[in-house]
This record gives sequence, C-alpha cells and structure tokens, in this order.
Amino acid sequence: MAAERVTLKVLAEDLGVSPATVSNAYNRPDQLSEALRMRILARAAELGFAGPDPVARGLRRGRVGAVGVLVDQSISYAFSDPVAVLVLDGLAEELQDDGFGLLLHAASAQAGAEQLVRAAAVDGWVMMTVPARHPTVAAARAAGRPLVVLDEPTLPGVPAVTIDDAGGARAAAEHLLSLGHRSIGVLTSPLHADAPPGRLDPHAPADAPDSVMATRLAAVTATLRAAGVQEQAMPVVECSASAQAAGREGTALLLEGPLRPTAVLALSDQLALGALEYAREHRLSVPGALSLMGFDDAPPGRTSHPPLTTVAQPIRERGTAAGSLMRALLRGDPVTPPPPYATHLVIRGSTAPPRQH
Amino acid sequence: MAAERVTLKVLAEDLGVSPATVSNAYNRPDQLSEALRMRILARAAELGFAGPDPVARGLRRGRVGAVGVLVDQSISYAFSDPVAVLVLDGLAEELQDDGFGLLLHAASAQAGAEQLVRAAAVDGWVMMTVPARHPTVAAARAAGRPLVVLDEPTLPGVPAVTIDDAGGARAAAEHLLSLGHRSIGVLTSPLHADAPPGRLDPHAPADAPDSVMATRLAAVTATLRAAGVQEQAMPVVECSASAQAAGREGTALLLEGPLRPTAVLALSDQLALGALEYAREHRLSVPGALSLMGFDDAPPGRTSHPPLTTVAQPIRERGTAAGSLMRALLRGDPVTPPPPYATHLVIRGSTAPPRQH
DNA sequence: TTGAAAGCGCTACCAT
DNA sequence: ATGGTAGCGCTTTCAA
Repeated sequence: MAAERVTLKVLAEDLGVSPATVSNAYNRPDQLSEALRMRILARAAELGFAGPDPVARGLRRGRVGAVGVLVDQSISYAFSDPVAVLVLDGLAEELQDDGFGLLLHAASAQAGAEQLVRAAAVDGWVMMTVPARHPTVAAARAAGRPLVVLDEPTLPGVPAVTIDDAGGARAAAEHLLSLGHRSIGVLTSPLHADAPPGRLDPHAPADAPDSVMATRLAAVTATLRAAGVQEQAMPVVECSASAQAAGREGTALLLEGPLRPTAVLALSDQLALGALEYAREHRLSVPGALSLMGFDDAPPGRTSHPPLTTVAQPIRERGTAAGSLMRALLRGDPVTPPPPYATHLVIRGSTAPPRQH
Repeated sequence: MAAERVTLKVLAEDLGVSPATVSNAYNRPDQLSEALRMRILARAAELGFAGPDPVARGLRRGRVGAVGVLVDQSISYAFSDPVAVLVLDGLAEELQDDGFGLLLHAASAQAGAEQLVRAAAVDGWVMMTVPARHPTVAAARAAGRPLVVLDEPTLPGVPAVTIDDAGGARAAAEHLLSLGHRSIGVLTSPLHADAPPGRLDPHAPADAPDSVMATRLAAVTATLRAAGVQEQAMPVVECSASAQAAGREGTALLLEGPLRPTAVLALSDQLALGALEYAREHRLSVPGALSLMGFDDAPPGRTSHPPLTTVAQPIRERGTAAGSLMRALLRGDPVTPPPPYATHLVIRGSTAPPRQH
C-alpha cells in the first residue's frame, strides 16, 4: 500500500489537533502557543511535510505568488539582449520582496503560445516589448488580472513603463549633425514581420507605427530631414534581429552601398556593437573613419573599444518601476501610470567629426 | 453591488447546464455536442469568462503547469552568462510542448530565498549550477516533487545533466602543452565564497571540491603537473565572478606577476573573453604574444577577434535533455540519468606556439 | 488558545 | 450526450 500523502490535515490528525491549528503554526505563529507550534513543526519534519501546499493555498487565498512575464519571440532571444536581462533583474528584485516569482512565457510564433498564457497560474502579467497584435497579448488581457506593460504594446487603461524614445532619438541625430555629419546610415531592428533584412523603403509604413523602434526611427529621420539631409544620404537598414550579428550584417549593407555614410546611427546598442564589429573587421577606425552611435546605454557598450556614444535610459530602474506598479495593482491600490522616463545623451568615444577630404 | 465574478459555475448556471458540461467544453470537446459547446464558448466570451481558473484546475489535477528553475545568485547574474541563457532556452522549449512554463527563482544570498522556493506553486524543480549547500537546495528537495539538476549540485538519487569536465579540461591543457607552452596561467571563476579575487594558493581546497569549476581546475593542474610544469609556472587566479569583466581583471593579476605566462587557460569562455579584452587594451597580439583558451564554446567566443580556441560542450542540448528528464519524471516514467556529455577541443584562432625568444 | 465548518473553482468519476 | 457530486488542500471566520 502506498504511503498516504502527508497533507496538513493528515498531520493534524496525527497530532490530534485541528487543521486550523496546523495552518496557524505556519501562517500566524501568534495564534498558538510556542510549545504547540514547536511540536507541530517537529512532527511535520518527521513526517516529511514541507509546509502547506502552495497551489491549495493559492486557490484559497486567491493568490499564487507568481507574476507572468511575457517576452518577445523566445527565451533566448529576449535574454540575449542585455537590456532585457537588466530590466528583468529589476523586476524580479522588486517582486520577490512580496514573495512573487517570475513565470516566463514567450510570445513565440508557435501555435498554442496563447494557450500557455491562458493556462498559466499567475497573479498578473507583465509584457515586455511584445508586438501588440500577438495573440498572447489578448490572452493575457483576457485573464482579467493586473497588467503592466514595458515599452509595448500600448493598451488603453494599462499602465506602461516607457521612455522618451522620440526625444532620445532626436538627441542622437542632433549629436551627429552637430559634429558635421551629413551622410548618416541608420540601423533599426525589425519593423516588419517576415521582411527580409535590408534597405528600407523610406515610405513603407512600419507594422506597428507606435512601436519603440518605429518611434525612434521616425524621430531620427524627421530630425535629419529638418536639417536638410537628403533622403539618399540617410539610408535605413532594417536588420534581421535586435542582435549584434544582425547589426554587423546590416552595417555591411549600409556601408557597401553607393553613397558611403560617415556615421552610423544604430537604434540600439546591440546593433551598434555589431557595427563596431564590422568596422574592426574592415579596419575602419572608429571614430576616425566612421562615427557610431548606439541607443540604450547597455553595459556592453560601456566597455567596448571605443566605448559607445549613446542615448542613456534607466534600464534596471524601469524593471523595478514595473515591479512596483504590479505590486500596487496586486494590492488593489490605485496606480497612475508613470510618465515616460527621460533619456540623455552620453558622449563617449565612438563619435567624432567626419574626416575631411 | 460588485458584479459577481464569472466562474465556471456561474457560467453553467447562466446557461442552465451543469458545471461538468462547461468543464468538458474546455477540456474534453468530444464529450458534448458541437452545438452545445459553441453555445457555451460564445456565452463565455460574452460574460468575459476566460476559461477555467488555472489555480483551481491545478489543485484538482495535481499539476499547475510550471516548472521551477533555481538559478545561481540572481536573475541578471545567471542571464549574463550566454551558456545559461542557451541552456534555459532548450529547457523552455522542451517543457512548453507539455504546457509547462518556467518559474524563475534565484538562489540568492538574501535571507528568505528558501521561503520563496517553499511557497512556489510548481510541479518540479530544475537546479542550474546552484551551490550544494545553499538553503534553497534543501527547500527544493523537501518539496517532494520531481527534481533535475544541471551541472551542480550532485544529489543522490537526483538525475543530473553534466558534461565531462575533467576530460575537457585535460584536453585544453594538453592542447597548450602540445603547442609548446610551459608557462600557463589559469583563470577560474569563484571557488570560495567571500574570497577576494586573486592568486589562488595551490593547496587551498575549494569550498565544493566536486563543483564544475573545481573539477576543471583539478584536471588542468594535474595535467600540467604531469607534464613537468612547475607550480610557479602555472599560476591560478580566482576571478570575482564568471563574467567578462572579472576575467579582464584576473588576467591583469596573471600577467602582471613575476613570471609572465605565454598562455592563459580560462575555465570558461566568458573569462577568456575578458582575457582577450585585456590583451587588446595592452596591445598584446593574440595568439602571437599570448595564447588564450576558453571552455564551453559559447556563441560570443565564436565571433570574437580572434575566435576562441575552446572546449565545446553541447549547451542548448543539455537544456532540452534536462527538460525531457523532467517531462519523464512528471509523467511518472522511470528515468535513467544520462552519462556526462562528451566535450571536444575546438581549435580556432586564439592559440599558437609561444613566441621564441 | 484552540477548533468546527464553509468554501476557494474546478474536474473526474459515476449515473442517467 | 449530459449532469450530480465529492473532494483536491488549504485558510479563515466565528465560536468556544
């Protein structure tokens, strides 16, 4: 005969006390005598009872102690991005104080991703830069639980932790202009599902015009255009991913074209690092022969050679901000969505005036 | 009056059918007519019922659809390591086929980490390179649920997915010896809690002698010693973390000592990349002036300049292996722990014979 | 300080 | 094809 599973009730019977008392031994120590509590805990250890079952407790309390995190694409895709890792770290830290863990799910292209979201036992959802139309977004909303967004998507009534992407992008473009650059290549991560990487038609609308990258791109092109830069002197390449390798390939497309830009403005540091790699491979001195700008101020750009000039945003802090919004929501407190975080230009070693001919 | 929360039972009453039938509409479509099922689903959508509550279902079924993952230190520490990211990706992929998500918890130094583990609603635990004596390990074991280990700790009766660390380390040392190196610096990640980074006393025992790093180190030193390399010609530096920056600092300690090694053997690619950074900063040509070896064959080492000579292990595959062990355990199938995965030397551009004087 | 009892929301057995 | 119902394991109010 299989040994009976040890539950709180079994333990209570064994000890001849009520289940309520055992429960109190774990949850409200002040509700029973220290002696009895000790006796209960000791017997629990003997019988191998590890404490109240978290799921049953979750059902009863209406809280399981987990916050779902919806990341873009796949776990590895999300975590190959130093920015995402840092944001997540801040989020985890903030939530673990209240005893919440993070349950990861990817908004992947696979069918059924939304079922996983629907069936996940969580107390709330945080979406990190997920495309607005991905089916998991609807699934997470339908759960009827607290929701917090990081970056994207923009959802009515859902607090979002964002930054001033347009302002930052403008500052980046202005920095290059002020150095004297008039021919500037732009590197962006994917704006269109299934689009092959390559030169972007300046008039093709993005899939999601309010996405982070589309916003940055629009601000950059508008700024350059306002300064009199011609369309053909501001080629835009849509890279295949938001990753260093993709940035390297994109840079090739940018620099091996007819009109060679004197600067590359990458819409993320990852992409800029890829451009830096390209430059190193082709013995292009940075910033001598080519200026490079990033965006985000992610850690790898601070120790590259040269270190990246970039637009800084508070990364980890945004994670903690999302966490504290979620905590408030979970508590039932009213929340006011925070204003977009400010960004600021960080001038390091990867930009300089263009070389004179 | 607050609107009554829509549960399966409420929906059933509204429709005049039994809760069982509504449940079947979601879980066993073949148990009711298509027409009725459609009617139920339609009404559910109208009332905003997003499907059976995952927690209640979890209690009833004895399964919540989440596997806990215990990572070392902190979320960001774990995910700054490309190897961990890839392993996790494999794990997630394998598990999501069965509808499981990953619930992340860190074996952090903070008090209470074990409480979080104890209270986590999961169906099993995967520990990734967690120090054997960390309290969360005991907590996860006490949960009485399926357990799978990646790398460490070694626990009796618990299947572990490991690699042949000793064999790989030996191969690395032999490669350098065969090139003619006789003065080889070794870089390891922390072996002792709270030890300041620095030169390692060759006779100080590691905190955990069976840990991955201690095993690699022992194999390296034994191999070098067997080849007649003197103790002082094989300095070992214990870096402050398993990260690139720590590798850079460790390399400084190694090369700025009295006897300058002609090669650096790093026990992880991350550390080797840090050494490479040091070399670049100090204009030491690699492999001309200094040979560098890594371990793991993580992606960043494949695209560095020069690309790293390293010891390859199947990374993502180990994640899927751990996932499939967990699936089997969850199903109640018997599992046989897999033998350690083989490693193999990958010679790329960072090693060469020492320069002649 | 302790206990009795209701019920969180659901599923799976067993009936009809 | 549909329904009744017990009970998963726990917490919490209320009473003693």
